Amino acid sequence: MESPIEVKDNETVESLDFIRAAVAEDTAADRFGRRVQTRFPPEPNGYLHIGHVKAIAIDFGVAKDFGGVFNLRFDDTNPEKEEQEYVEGQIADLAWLGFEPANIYYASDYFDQLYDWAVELISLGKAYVDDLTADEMRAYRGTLTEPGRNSPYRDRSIEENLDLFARMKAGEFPDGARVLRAKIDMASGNLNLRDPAMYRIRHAEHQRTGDKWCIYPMYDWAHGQSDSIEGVTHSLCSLEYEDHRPLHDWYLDQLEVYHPKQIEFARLFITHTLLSKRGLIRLVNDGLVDGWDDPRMPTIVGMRRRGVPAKAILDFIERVGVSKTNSTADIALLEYYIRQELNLTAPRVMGVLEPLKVVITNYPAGQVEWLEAVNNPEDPSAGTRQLPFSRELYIDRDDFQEVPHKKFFRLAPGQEVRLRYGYFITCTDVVKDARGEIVELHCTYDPQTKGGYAPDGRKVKGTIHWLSAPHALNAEVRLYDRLFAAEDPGAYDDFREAINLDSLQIIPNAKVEPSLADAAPESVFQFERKGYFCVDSKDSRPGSLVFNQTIGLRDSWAKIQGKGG
RNA sequence: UGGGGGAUCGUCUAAUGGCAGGACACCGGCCUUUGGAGCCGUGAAUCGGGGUUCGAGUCCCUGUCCCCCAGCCA
Repeated sequence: MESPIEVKDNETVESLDFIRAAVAEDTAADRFGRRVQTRFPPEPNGYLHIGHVKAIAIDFGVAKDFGGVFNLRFDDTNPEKEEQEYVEGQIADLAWLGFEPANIYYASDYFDQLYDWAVELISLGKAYVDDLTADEMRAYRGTLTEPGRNSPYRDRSIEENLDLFARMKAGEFPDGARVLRAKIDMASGNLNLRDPAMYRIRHAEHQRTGDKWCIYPMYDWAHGQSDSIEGVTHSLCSLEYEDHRPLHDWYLDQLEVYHPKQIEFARLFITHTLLSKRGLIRLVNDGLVDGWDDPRMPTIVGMRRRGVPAKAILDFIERVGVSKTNSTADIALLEYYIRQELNLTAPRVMGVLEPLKVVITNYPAGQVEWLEAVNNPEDPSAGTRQLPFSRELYIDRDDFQEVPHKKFFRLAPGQEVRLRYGYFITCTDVVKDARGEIVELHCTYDPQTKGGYAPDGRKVKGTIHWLSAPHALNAEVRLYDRLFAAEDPGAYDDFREAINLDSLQIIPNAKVEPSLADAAPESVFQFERKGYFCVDSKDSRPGSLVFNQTIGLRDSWAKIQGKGG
């Protein structure tokens, strides 16, 4: 067995996070036969989000670093909330992220074993059938500071409990009529130990077991034993389960079965982002977004549709690290990794969001030249392509100022700029309509500056992107901003108040270069000087392209403007 | 005196009794056929109070603050 330090080493020896340190120690002490096995245990009641990626990366990463096994297990114990669609969606999300589980397991496959174990606990006098209603049970449970009281049904005979439990399974009782409870300690300071429910009656069809069962195990009763059955060595989970560890331990000890070690870590939180499953479900159900894969959603499917590379997500997660401190990562850190990855990989392309017509008055009508453009300055192997140039062009409206700001280096009356990979042009006339709106610019070009180089060595401060008007393709561009204006939407009683009303802006008549005609869905391009844009996987068609803005380029001009200087 | 957990630059983290380091963000500069990218640089932290020690973010005592738990959800 290699030590993880050796596995990781590149330049310097990295320190181990507290989980890996614990696993390393267990391995060194031969506590699990030098075996390491982890699992990611989601409930299939929604789509995975970036918060889950942290858990997956830890589970997967620990197994990988120690030469162990990583599995996916669905904790599918609540048929009322779970759907096959989510099972398949989560499997696909894992695959897209590049985490391949050795096995895919289901807690529902253990229902028979779990039932037998429940019978065993009853036989041991450690579990009983309770007839209290949910409300009564709550009242008997006590409060955080006061102990609870024993249920009047707590001392039923083993025989009666066995009989009742069998009849629960047989379907003799309606939903919620009775529950099987563990007999632990109603006075425990840990509420999870005040006779927790093990089984509830639900005459509901399960997506995998159909109508075989009408009693379903609770999470705590199923989870630890599932890990035990599978031979998980380290049950990694988030902080809120620390209080549940004593209960998991108790079940395993009563049953005298293999006992994994549970270690808890802090969940991921991100500024301006909602990462609670309940909240995301509400966004979807209330129609506040377009669905689970709305590009503004922090779901894997949403980010994927937005054009966020899996690698950027993974790099971000790695940088955030592993600890037990509740913390909130700045969304700017995620954005940094998105830009970093896309800068390296995204082909450059010309795209004009707000077209302004430019007529090159000294360029021959009807003439077309094809100019060479670099596909990716960060990657020479990406090669070059040809761009058409003609008398009529489009530039972006905000690349022209009639009365230029003193630090505005782009087009202005009498001011010369470079058209990227094209020519130097100078604005000679501004054409306006009756309302005074600028509708067209007249410019002259310098034939000596083809490709963007001046033979006389003269400099222009600005370089702008452009498109040949007759060759440009129409496209819809969807500009996205963060879904929540508030830094911590979770802090609001109603997160609607935290929502950013301008998180989506649709530009129906953007223009892009002709090479994009056959752009593949999900491919991401950099529109030069603008940002990164992804071909929408749902709505884009060869004849009517739709691009989702993944993220804008860093904009230092905006800073200059912001300072008023 | 319910139980459990946590406090290091603005943010996320490193340090395992020995110079508090990195990344993001911010600010400044260089460079530039993307006002992109890149490069260089500045500022910025050990929750408070005691103690142990040659030496404490780290060990001890004490206080403060924050998070989680009262589903027949996971």
